[in-house]
Amino acid sequence: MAGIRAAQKEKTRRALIQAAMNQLSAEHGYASLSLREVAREAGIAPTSFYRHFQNMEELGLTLVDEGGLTLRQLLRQSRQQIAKGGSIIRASVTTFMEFVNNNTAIFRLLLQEKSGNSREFRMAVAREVEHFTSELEDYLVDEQKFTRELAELQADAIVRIVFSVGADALDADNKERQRLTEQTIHQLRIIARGAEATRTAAIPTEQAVRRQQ
Amino acid sequence: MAGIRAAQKEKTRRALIQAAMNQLSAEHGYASLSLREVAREAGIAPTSFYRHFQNMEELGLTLVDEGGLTLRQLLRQSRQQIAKGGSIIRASVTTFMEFVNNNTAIFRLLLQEKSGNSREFRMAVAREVEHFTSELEDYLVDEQKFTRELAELQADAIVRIVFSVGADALDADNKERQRLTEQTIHQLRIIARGAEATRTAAIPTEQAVRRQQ
DNA sequence: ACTTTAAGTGAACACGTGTACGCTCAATTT
DNA sequence: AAATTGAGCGTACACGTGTTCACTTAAAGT
Repeated sequence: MAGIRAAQKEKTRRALIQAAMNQLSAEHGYASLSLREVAREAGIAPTSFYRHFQNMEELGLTLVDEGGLTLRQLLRQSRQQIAKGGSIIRASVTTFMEFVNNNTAIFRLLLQEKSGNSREFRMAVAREVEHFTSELEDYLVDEQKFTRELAELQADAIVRIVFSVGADALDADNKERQRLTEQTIHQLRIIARGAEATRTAAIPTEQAVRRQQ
Repeated sequence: MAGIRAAQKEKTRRALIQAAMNQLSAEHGYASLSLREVAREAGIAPTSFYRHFQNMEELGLTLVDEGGLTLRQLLRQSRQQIAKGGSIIRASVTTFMEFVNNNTAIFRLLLQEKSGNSREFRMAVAREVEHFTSELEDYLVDEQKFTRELAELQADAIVRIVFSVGADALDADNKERQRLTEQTIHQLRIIARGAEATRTAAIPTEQAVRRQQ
């Protein structure tokens, strides 16, 4: 009843997940992950793998879930930073970049499977990104008093840009990463101005838009 | 001297490229492309493959190049549409979405290898995207009289959003695709307004920015 | 104490993979 | 006409893959 058995099982399950994480790298993605190699690194026989996951796919989906979880935990940190009175935009971008920096393997997994070859994977990642977007959207509605519609457009654009920049950051050195961060902050501020202009001056701004076609 | 030999070689080379293209699909990406299957579909022996490409990697890079080429040809079409006096934003977005629609396999290849496991591939795709961005940037400087700096920020943001939307479009039905298109147009207009506000009212806008932190 | 359950094992299978090697034989060059 | 070149072929090899099956052996349930 001590659950020593269940505990051991959970332990090797974690070992498998950890082993899979370790094998993910810039050169070696989930697609080329091998059951046998993962089992070897986890210290169990290849066949024992099936006691924990039905498929490699199931393992992969678990990794995606954990990645999304980490990402959302990060979001909360970011909000705390905002509460302390910093700039939302700067805080969000820098914490996101830190996430990419500290969880390279997991971010790369999310990124690759976002446009990968398994529909189920793509949808799992899409779900995580949607969480991300909708929390940002809620923030824009609640704290910044944007309309739902405008908040949705803004949040969606921001998340797209930030994820895309995160992807570039994977291959960048520190200096380039810094440049990307500052660039992104500028871009998000442009979007903020645009959204602001859209809500505060809906009619006059239409002319400005027409002016540039 | 008729070059009948060279012609034949080029022909089977095209056959290999075409075969590779055909095997690319939502479920079966470049990573899991097999030399033997490609050779089989091209109608040659597996070993003959090496008469044309040193590696599968070399074939892959060829595919990326061709994809980028197609993409830039498309850009030109898009400009023609603009010259005819439509909205730049609408024209660009719709032609891009059409490209994704008509060249699904090639766009997916670009997208996957953009964050794929071969550094060489990633850089090849990055180069293509940069072409895309810098042409848009030039347009914004030349035709819309933005400063270089502001044009760069704008172009970069736009391309990131558009590629990201293109990715989503791959899994979308026609109705959803239409929604994505309209949403993107709105988003790019917000960016246009933001950029406009930034250049016309650099100082007052700072306050607006501070207001939303 | 006896039975059941289930995590972990090891051997074996069938299969697809990339690629090295030596060959053919038609197009090209000399 | 003779020599050379090179695209394409068939065989063979060594290897890693996922998965099956019948097993051991402790923990958990009775």
